[in-house]
Parts: sequence; structure tokens; C-alpha cells
Amino acid sequence: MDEANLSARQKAILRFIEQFLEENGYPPTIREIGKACKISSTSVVNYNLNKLEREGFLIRDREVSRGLRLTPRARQDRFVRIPLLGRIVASAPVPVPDGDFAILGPDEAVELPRDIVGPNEDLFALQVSGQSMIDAMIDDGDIVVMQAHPADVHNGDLVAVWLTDRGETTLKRIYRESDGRVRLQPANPTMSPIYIDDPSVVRVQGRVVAVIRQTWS
Amino acid sequence: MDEANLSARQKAILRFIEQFLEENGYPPTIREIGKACKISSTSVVNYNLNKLEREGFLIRDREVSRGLRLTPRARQDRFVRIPLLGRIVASAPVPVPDGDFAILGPDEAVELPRDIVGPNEDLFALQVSGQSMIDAMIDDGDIVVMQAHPADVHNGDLVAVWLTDRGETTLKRIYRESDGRVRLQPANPTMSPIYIDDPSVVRVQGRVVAVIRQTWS
DNA sequence: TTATAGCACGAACGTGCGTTCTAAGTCAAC
DNA sequence: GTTGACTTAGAACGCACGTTCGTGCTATAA
Repeated sequence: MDEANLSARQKAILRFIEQFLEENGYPPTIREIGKACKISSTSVVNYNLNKLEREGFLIRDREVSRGLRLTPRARQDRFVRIPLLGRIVASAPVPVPDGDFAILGPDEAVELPRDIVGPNEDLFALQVSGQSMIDAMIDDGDIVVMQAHPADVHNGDLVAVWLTDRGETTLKRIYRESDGRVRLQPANPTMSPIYIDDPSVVRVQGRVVAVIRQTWS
Repeated sequence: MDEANLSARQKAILRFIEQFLEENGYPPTIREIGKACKISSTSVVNYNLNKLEREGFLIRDREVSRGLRLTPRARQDRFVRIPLLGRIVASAPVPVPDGDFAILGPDEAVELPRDIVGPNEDLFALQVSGQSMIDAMIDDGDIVVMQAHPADVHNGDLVAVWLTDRGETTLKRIYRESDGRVRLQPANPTMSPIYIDDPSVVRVQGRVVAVIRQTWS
């Protein structure tokens, strides 16, 4: 979100409103904003609120006490809607989406707190079918949240890879060895890694950012 | 939620507040409530709001315009705030909370969609320390969401049990065998169950409703 | 140098705000 | 019939509310 047009005072007002809303369950008054932002005049607060409204960060209801609400542009959403695209099985590649699927995507989605998925974008979710991922400590029915087209894949990232020579999808931590081979390390430390001599057969299809398991029923 | 003690007028007030909040982003004033609920006197609205507060449906801030918020008892939330109480290790019992810890509880919490945890109440979360839970396909660092004091524990539930004879906490699916023994079945189907001859050493400390794994960093 | 825009500020205003007081109605129990 | 608890209702109050007005400062562009 572009807050470049805002003065420092206006940014401070926005942040205060957000925090006040979270703590109190209702927006602050003009005088409460003034007091918190060291503005002694209600007309200065009024002027800045009107500016924030013109810039699209909030909406005001006229002549109403506490009559303001933040727009999505102002808020840093605490929850993310992640499309649930289907299932992941060992015997087929991951159905990685391309383009802006979040707009035209399926009805089914899972909403998760930003805390859990972090700043990652381009997210999608798949539900695991079968027992083939238990070496990643991922059970049948688990929901795997992945980032499509990760810009960088680092050693140790948990990734979904499609092995073209085996015709198999697997979830493992990926490492590039110094001798050029690729090591795919199960998350379960009691299990042995796979070494791939020919890195070209390894297709990284997504980076796993979270796993969700529901055990209630 | 039990609204049995409420008069029809009080239920109407609650529903109006909920709807007004959703539509406007801020709570109504006493006069707005009166107008909508056909109450001509602000002191009657005040009386009823005090009654709703005593019954635990809302909280009022005194002498503040629009100074009220609905409690979870009143709201049907799409997200649940679950206190994150600390860590779960194999060598100690689960720190199960009692009483109304949600009021005096820790700052740290995880918020999850109701979809994931289901209709379960009395929830708390712990973060796993160590590799001792990998037979449940639960990794170090995973967040385990549990229900305290489950009223009923059914065969097949994934539970945290403290085994007093071994001095050990474990997460397994629990079954009562027809011969009186308790079977603790690892979620990982390649691993063998434990049979407990003396069921009294098995202390069920919580029922697992979800597991959250973050793999991004 | 002048004009303009953005931002700051105090003062004042009419109206809205929640609280309090007093009086009265309803209903169940005795 | 009486009593007490619960609920209803109007009136009044002091203070908070957002808006408006007039003024001033600073920076930038012409």
C-alpha cells in the first residue's frame, strides 16, 4: 500500500486508529486522536482525517461520533484467503496455478492468519491424499500451504518437487551438494535422504510455507 | 450460547448491535439502539444494556460515546483467539489451564478460523519442543491446538496423555480395548501401538483438534 | 516579490452523548 | 390485598461531539 503521499502525522494517525480499534472495539473520537497524536486542535485532526479520506485510507460518516472506518488500503489484513485448489498425490505433479488465480479461483479456500504464513505471497493450498508424505510428517488429509513460483529456493526449504525420472511428487527439504548432486532430505530425521545425480529431473513446484492438520471430527 | 435469561427486547437489542457493527464498523449509540428497537427512553436502553452486560453478552465503557463491545458469548466469530500457553515436551505433563484463563491469560495467542478448529471450546495451544512427537507426525516447532477437559473421549481421538508410570507425555490416538487395556496408536501407521494394562496410569490431558506447522522462515 | 497550497492552530457553536433522578406499571409470591 | 423485584418511561443535566471560522506559518512555483 502506498502511503507515500502521507505526512508523518497522517501515518501516525492511521496507526493510532488501527491500534485503538483493536484494543477497544470501536474507533476513536477526534479528540482522542488529537490527544494521542499531540494535536491540540480538533480542526487539525479534522483536516488530516479529511486528507486520509481523500487518499482512500478511511471513510467518514458526517456528524456522527466515532464515525470512521478504515478501508482495506489502510489495514494490514491479519488474515489471508488462500485458494484450496484440490489434492496432492505422489503420483502426479502439483497443480501449480499461474496468473492471478486468486481472482478467478475456486470457491473453496482456507483463511489463515498472516502470522502463520508470513509475508509470503502467491499462496495456494492443497489437501494431501494418501500416506505418501508421511516421511515429511504430513498425514492424509493435511492441508499444505505453498508458495507458487518461489523466486529463490534456499538450502533447507521444504519444497514440493516432481521427479520426472520417477514420475513422483515428494515433499522434502532440498539441498544442493557441493559435488553438484541434489539432496532431498525427509523432514523426519529418522529417515534417509535421496541423492539425485541429475539435477535436471528435479522440478521444484512450490515451497511449503505451512501445514494444517485437523484432527477433530 | 444461552440467551434464555434474556427478554425479547434484550435479544432484539443484541441482534441490532451485531448488525449495526457489521454494517457501520462502529457500535450504535444509546439513542440509535432506542430508535431501532422502538424504545423511547434512553434510560430504558441504558437499563437493558446494563442487564446484557451483567449476563456477559457485552462490555460497556462508562461515559464514552459508543462505548460498548460484544463479548464472544454474543458474537458468532469466524475466528477464534487461542491462547498459546507455552511448550509441550515429552518429559512433563501438558500445562492444561483451568478456569477462565482467557481473561487473565497470556499475551501470546494464535488466531485460527473456526473452520479449522470446529465448534470446540476451551481451546489452548502449545508449541512442540523436540522430536519426541514424530510418531504422531508432529515436528519440533509445530503448534498443537487442544481442547482442555474434553467431556467425552471417543475411540480414535488424538489426545495428549501423561503416562504416570513412565513420566511421559505422548500424543496418540486412544482406544479402549475389549479386554480393558488401553491402546495408544501412533498416527504414523508404520509404527506400533502401545498397550497399557493399567488404564489408571493414563491421564488424558487434552484432545488435539488441530496441528499447525510453519515451514517458512 | 507575489501567489498559492498545504498544514497548523484556537475559539466557538449547536447538537449529541450517557448518566441520573423520579415516577409508574407489571407480575409473581405470600 | 400487599409486597418486592423487574421493567418501563420522561425529564434534565453536564459534558463530549464534529463542524466551521478566522488566522498564521512555511515551502514552492511563477
